[in-house]
Amino acid sequence: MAKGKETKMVILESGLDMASQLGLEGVSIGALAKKTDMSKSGLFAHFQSKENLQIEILDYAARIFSEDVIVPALATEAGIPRIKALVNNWIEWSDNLTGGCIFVTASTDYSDRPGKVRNCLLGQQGDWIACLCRIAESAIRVGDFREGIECEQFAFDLYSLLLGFHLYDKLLDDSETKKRQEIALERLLANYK
Amino acid sequence: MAKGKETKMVILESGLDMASQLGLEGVSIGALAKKTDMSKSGLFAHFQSKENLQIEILDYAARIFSEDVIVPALATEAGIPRIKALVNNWIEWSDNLTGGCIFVTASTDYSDRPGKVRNCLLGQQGDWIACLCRIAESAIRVGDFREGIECEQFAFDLYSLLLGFHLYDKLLDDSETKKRQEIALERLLANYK
DNA sequence: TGACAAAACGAACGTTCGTGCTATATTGTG
DNA sequence: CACAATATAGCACGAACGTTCGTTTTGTCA
Repeated sequence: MAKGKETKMVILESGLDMASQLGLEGVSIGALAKKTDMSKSGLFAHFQSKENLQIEILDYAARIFSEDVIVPALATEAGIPRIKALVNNWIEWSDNLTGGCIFVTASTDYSDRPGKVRNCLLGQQGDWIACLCRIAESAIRVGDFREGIECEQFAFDLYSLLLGFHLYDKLLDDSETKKRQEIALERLLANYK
Repeated sequence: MAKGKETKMVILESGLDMASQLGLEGVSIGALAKKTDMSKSGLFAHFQSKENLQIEILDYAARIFSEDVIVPALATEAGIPRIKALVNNWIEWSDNLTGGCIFVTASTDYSDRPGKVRNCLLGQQGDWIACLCRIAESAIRVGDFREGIECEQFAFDLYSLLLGFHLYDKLLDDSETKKRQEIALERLLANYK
């Protein structure tokens, strides 16, 4: 009973790490089995198909993302402090994954690869953007943002900033990246104030 | 003599399209051979290794990118008009590729995959960012940007914006994406004015 | 402890992967 | 037209892919 779920967790944890490095498509059942000291067939039995494995990895990632990034941010005072907390949590999350944020990786990988995996990802990204919007709304409510701003636009702006940071940080290893991000965020917040 | 180069061009063109959809790692020699009506071995002989094929695809992409995006932009009046031309050229370039800008795709794919391909990509991304910096400098020179701005910061800001557009456009198919991008660009330019 | 289900295994399936080797077309040059 | 150079095809290889199968080990509960 409990044993099955436990093993599955170990697999997903390992699979998430592998997916962040190699992409969801790069996660092979054989390699993942080796990494978790299991047989291919034993591992496979937990998922019935590779596609299911990929989706379960995404769902697992979303659970952790919610726990580590979103929930703590929502526990912070609404407005600019909450936004800054969200950004810092996101950066920490992306730093903790070997190959960077799996949603960013998967989003580019599946931009033109139809199927269940892409659909799953699409829903998740929609949720994420909606979350950014809600945080902007709460910033209006507490007076940190002026009335009448477009929350959807803010979500676009902030997500763009995170994507820029992600690329610079992971690929270019530019030591000034953190500073760049902070400057950009300050200016972004000022524009909505 | 000429025949070889010609065939190679056909392969690279097809390979670039395939890479934009499936990623550079997803380009398989068998599939590419089928797509170009060649035998695996016949195609393979042009490159000697898959890694070389990947690098040649990247170089080919860089050539087209330079011709279609950078050169026409540099032919435009320096300052804000040049920046807008660059952005529009970039968007057109990314639209013309089935799976989006190959450099964006590859940058996330190879964020944690050491090797010659990654090194090649690294150089290209460095060149691209340097190009953005130079365009910012010329904007200062003609007075569209104020003196004392950080060109590197502008490059970061602008590239982030393009990355945001890319994700929204390719994955979310948000019909308002173009508008979002234009608003963000106007505000970005205003901040450096 | 014995019965039964859940979990993991090892072997094999057919396919595709990247990469060689060898032979045959096709091409450009004197 | 002949010859050399190049270009492409055919075939085979070992390995890895996702998946299925039957069997064995492990865990749970009466």
